[in-house]
Amino acid sequence: MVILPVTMRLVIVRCSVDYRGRLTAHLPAATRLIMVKADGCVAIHADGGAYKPLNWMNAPNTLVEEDGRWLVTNPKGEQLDIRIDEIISDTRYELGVDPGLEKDGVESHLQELLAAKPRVLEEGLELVRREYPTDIGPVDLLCRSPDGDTVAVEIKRRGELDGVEQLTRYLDRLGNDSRLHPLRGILAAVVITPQARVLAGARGIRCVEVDYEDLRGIPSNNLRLF
Amino acid sequence: MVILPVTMRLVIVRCSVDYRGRLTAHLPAATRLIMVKADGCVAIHADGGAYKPLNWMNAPNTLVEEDGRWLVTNPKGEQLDIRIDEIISDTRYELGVDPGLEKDGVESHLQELLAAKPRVLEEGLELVRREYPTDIGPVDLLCRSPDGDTVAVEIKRRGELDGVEQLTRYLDRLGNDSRLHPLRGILAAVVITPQARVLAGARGIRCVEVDYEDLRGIPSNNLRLF
DNA sequence: GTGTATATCTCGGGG
DNA sequence: CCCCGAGGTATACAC
Repeated sequence: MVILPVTMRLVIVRCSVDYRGRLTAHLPAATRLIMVKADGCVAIHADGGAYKPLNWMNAPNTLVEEDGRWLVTNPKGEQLDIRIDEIISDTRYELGVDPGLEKDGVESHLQELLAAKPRVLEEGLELVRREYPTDIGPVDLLCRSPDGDTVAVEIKRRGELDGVEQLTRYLDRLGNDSRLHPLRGILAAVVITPQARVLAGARGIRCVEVDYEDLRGIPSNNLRLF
Repeated sequence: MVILPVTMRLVIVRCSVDYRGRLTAHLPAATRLIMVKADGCVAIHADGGAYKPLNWMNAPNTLVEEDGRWLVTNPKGEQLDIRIDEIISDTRYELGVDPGLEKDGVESHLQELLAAKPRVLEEGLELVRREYPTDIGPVDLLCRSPDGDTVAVEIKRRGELDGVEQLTRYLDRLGNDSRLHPLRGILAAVVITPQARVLAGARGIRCVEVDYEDLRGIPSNNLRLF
């Protein structure tokens, strides 16, 4: 029998599980929670280990329920094979569509704020383009200095080694375009680790720590009258 | 009243939620599942969106339940503020301790197998050391070729750009030690993306795709009599 | 504890 | 569809 979920289903069950897909994994028999959401995703939870389930299959899935066995298969051929020893509870709830999470304080906001006020990073800096495209991905901000330098800005909440690597790759690509010379880079972040500072220094990349709360308070260039 | 969870608690509830911590986030009122595990972690699930909850707080937490409001606080001062409009269901289950997940096929297994059979990567290659230390982290395998080359091997399940970057950093560090010259690198992975191949090629790094199933079947050098 | 790398990462955006 | 980058990443492990 094929299950067509239209509700959130919560099953407390003694089960053992095998996953065969990107890796293989086995769960010995124990009592667990199986959560089946309306979109068909399946998660098998123990009573601990943060929010991550022991085993799972994301939607879209085909769920086949037979006597004492659930077989969950996705289009890539990955499988979750659940053998059920005993069902302790099996309930369904109609939750409806969720209005979703509203976030504030992530990197995209930092980018918006710095795009509006690049002078925070350096005196006289002006924005050329946000998400300036290269063939290996977009540069967060491309700016120009009063001296005519092109300045590539990589923005992070936390400036670490991989942020320096990322900016280095972009500078390498941008350097192929002579119209952008002279070219340099700035790593802008709320906090920057000492390791990232060292690597950036060795590559001629300037590090600027920015204060998110201050930034939200500073009026933008184009809204100022004086 | 302070909650001391010793069971998995599943609450179906109409609620709105605010998180204040590394960012701020708000959930408008809707019907959701709140899962409180025995370790005190809290997850708020909608009926979709894979296994990741809309909002969560990992253990350890303090849970304070008052009239129509749950306040979850962690030692760092982050807070989850849940306002409860209506409780639809509130159940607890004793799951016991889980025996845990047994995995096969993750990167560490690949490393074990390649450490035992480095010749799979290249004719005559011999292992010098696994997890060879540098001051920026350990190289997966350090090997020596019949010609006397030192070969640094970075192992991934999926070989992508950051794997090439990682190996490049190591080669840079290892290059400072003249005893390791001549020095070169191999990126070994079950699959390697074209982008990674291009970047690796530009840096003189060889790419080798390995078959995990085959690898498990091949007898190791040191167990062979002939 | 900090630093580094992995993950069945998940998730979203752009080509 | 894949590629790429962000994440309240979480998690394990070494120093």
